Amino acid sequence: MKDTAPSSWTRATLAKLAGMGAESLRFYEQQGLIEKPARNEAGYRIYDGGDLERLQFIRRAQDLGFSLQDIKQLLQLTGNIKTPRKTVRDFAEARLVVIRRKISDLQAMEKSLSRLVAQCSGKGALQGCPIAEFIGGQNIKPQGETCHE
Amino acid sequence: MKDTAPSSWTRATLAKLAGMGAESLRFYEQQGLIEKPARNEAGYRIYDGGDLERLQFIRRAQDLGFSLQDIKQLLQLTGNIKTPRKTVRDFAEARLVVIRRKISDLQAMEKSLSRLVAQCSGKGALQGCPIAEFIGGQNIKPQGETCHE
DNA sequence: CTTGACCCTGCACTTAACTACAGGGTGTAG
DNA sequence: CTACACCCTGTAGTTAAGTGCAGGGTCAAG
Repeated sequence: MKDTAPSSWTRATLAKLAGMGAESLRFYEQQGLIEKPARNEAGYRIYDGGDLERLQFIRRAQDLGFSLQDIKQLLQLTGNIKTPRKTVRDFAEARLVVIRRKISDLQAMEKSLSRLVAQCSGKGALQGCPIAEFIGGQNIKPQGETCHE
Repeated sequence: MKDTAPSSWTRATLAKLAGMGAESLRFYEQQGLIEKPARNEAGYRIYDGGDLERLQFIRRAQDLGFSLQDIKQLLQLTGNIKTPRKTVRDFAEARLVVIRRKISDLQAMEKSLSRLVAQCSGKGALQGCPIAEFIGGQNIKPQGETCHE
């Protein structure tokens, strides 16, 4: 691999690499999520590999349900060497609580859904459909030939 | 316990039970997420236990990152006895893919964060801060006395 | 028989996170 | 040297998911 790769891009290029629209970069800059980038003589924004990684992190964290405000805070804390250790730890701990709850909620949902898939792909009687139960079991009484087809 | 409980509530009461604002019920009704409820003589909406469970499901699913559109679809599919089995299974399988990816992403984040918490609460050298690594490892080189405090 | 806490409808406003102009400059391929 | 794709700024519009308000009815307590 050429480690002499310039990895110096302009807005649309970086946006494509990060899988987002070019305008989003300007928006994230306004919101303080990414540093104001260097400019060339013409005033064009010039980005580098660090910016790409930061954007990819933002994408991932967002998919996990964190708001841009959360992400901004996280980036600020960990980006600043001077952040006191306790601050980072407290923030991380609070996040952990949220993350663990999400994981267990998602696992419960995964379990229910995969059970449904297993039963649906078999040819058995399929009453007491697990997804319906998960949703609340309301008004779907096991009555012989029921539950979808 | 009295199983003779009426479990017939009006808007604000149900909203409180479900942990949301009273106006949200009207909004969900407009959006077709809950059935149009019965009305009493005065025209007041009257809800029951099934509505409560449905709302609680909506809340949970939302916390897991599903949009109201997703949730509506899910509720419609599983609420309708005539939905063909394949439709439900396909939907469930597509959701499973998304859910499993979210779980593994969250687990990765959980691992990094809990490692940080563990290291931060110890008194060790703490270079190579795991949260910073997770974020992208950019520009935080291990340099002796670094990383917060 | 009034007061306060609810309910009704319709509609306007809010917040987050983009997304799309309008009205200009830049840079490179032909 | 002229298209054409791309960049700039500022600002307006959009979508999702509510939230609030005006202008009016209902009903139980005092």
